[in-house]
Amino acid sequence: MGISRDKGRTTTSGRIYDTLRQDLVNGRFVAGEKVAISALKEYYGVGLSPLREALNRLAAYGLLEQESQRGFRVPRLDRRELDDIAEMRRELEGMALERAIRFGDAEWESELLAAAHRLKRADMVPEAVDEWERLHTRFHRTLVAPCGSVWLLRFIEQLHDQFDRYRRMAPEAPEVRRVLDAQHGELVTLALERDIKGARELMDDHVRRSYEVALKGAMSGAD
Amino acid sequence: MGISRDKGRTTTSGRIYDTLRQDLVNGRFVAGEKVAISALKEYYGVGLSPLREALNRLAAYGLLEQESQRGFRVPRLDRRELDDIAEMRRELEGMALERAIRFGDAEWESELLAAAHRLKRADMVPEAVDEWERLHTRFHRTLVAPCGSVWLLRFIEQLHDQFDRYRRMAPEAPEVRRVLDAQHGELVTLALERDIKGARELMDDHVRRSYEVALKGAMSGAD
DNA sequence: TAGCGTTATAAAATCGATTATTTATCCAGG
DNA sequence: CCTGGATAAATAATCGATTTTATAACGCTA
Repeated sequence: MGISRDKGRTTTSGRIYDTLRQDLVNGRFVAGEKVAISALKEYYGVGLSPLREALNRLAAYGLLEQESQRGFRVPRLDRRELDDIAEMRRELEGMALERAIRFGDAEWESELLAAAHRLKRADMVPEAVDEWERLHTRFHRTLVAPCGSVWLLRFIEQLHDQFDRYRRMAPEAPEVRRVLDAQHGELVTLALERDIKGARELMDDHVRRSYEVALKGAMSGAD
Repeated sequence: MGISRDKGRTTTSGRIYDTLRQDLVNGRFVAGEKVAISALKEYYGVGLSPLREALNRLAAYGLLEQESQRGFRVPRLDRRELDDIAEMRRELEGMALERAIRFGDAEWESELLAAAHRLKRADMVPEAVDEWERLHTRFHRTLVAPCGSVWLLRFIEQLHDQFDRYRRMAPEAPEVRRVLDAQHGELVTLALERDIKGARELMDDHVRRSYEVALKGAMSGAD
């Protein structure tokens, strides 16, 4: 292997897409605001065409809204939308986790342990938030990876991005954070024990608690 | 109301997006083939920029594949992918139907009856396939509309488009078609009776039979 | 003649400028 | 004053041309 670590990072359009996606999920844009295209153009130092192509993709993905002759807009944070996203996460990740536990092999077990360990290590370094986020995303992805459905995984990833928009807006909540972090380990334990029912219940609780945290991120926006 | 029947149809980019989406779902492109951008440009009589923006959106939506420096490609028809799509349809539409039956009000009942009636009428006119397809899509959309989750509806729509790519490739199957058409009416009956279990079972069977038909569309492509 | 580098061709991606549309500004009439 | 309509400024959308990258064609060497 080697070369094909692409995914769009070769082209300007692809690079700016990745960057913007990150920045949108991390709440670096004001929710509800219009996207000033020429400002972005300056800020990221890219041309108009690749930028617009990226914006179009992001709109189709759901991280931007597109209005006919008036450009793009960062979706506003809305409590009911967060409810929707969280509930869908419970449904779909529960489903995916059950299947992953059914189908996951020994290799999966190893990767899962590794991902959980990396995440736990990152828990202790509060300054490297971005790295923690990366590992957190990766852990959850690993957890459901062998569910056998690319569409299910796709939907879950999309919901994660949406959910994280809210969570990353929310203020720190160290006590809940500790519980959530502990649950990652417990999820691994239950997965390795192939305890479907237990794992689903815990995942349900995990999302529910995360929702409580994220909810405080929706408060800043309109309601 | 009146003016805002937009959705993108005002702009060239939006129009070509709608057109291409239709044409992709209806199998007017050879699965697995590369998209000849300049050919499309000629054929639809549009400029390069709006066309590329539309292609980018379609790729994000899943009706096209995008490879880094080599443009766009129509996804090939693959049996396992169809399996995935069909199974997801069963899961998600079952879920949505259950909620729709819970939350749907009297207005929904009326619209559902109307949609089913329109579809039944269209059954009898075999020449107007496109109109039938439109009404069929609309019927299924109406059925699950009041489920209360915009994300669930969004995923279902996406899966429908994917599924229809296969189904529209498949040869006619009049005997199965009759059963499927009858099931639309039965679904309405069960929905009005608020028979959640019965409706879900029937929906499951409906998708399963449609899958059997669509499967013959996947045969033409590679496997 | 089977590889392998080189050049020619085709296609994708991007740029810079133009056109169309919306939004803001200003002024006249009620 | 407030409202509505015309004009000006700003922004979105599109075009035509250029640059970059991939693919095909070719000829050379072993």
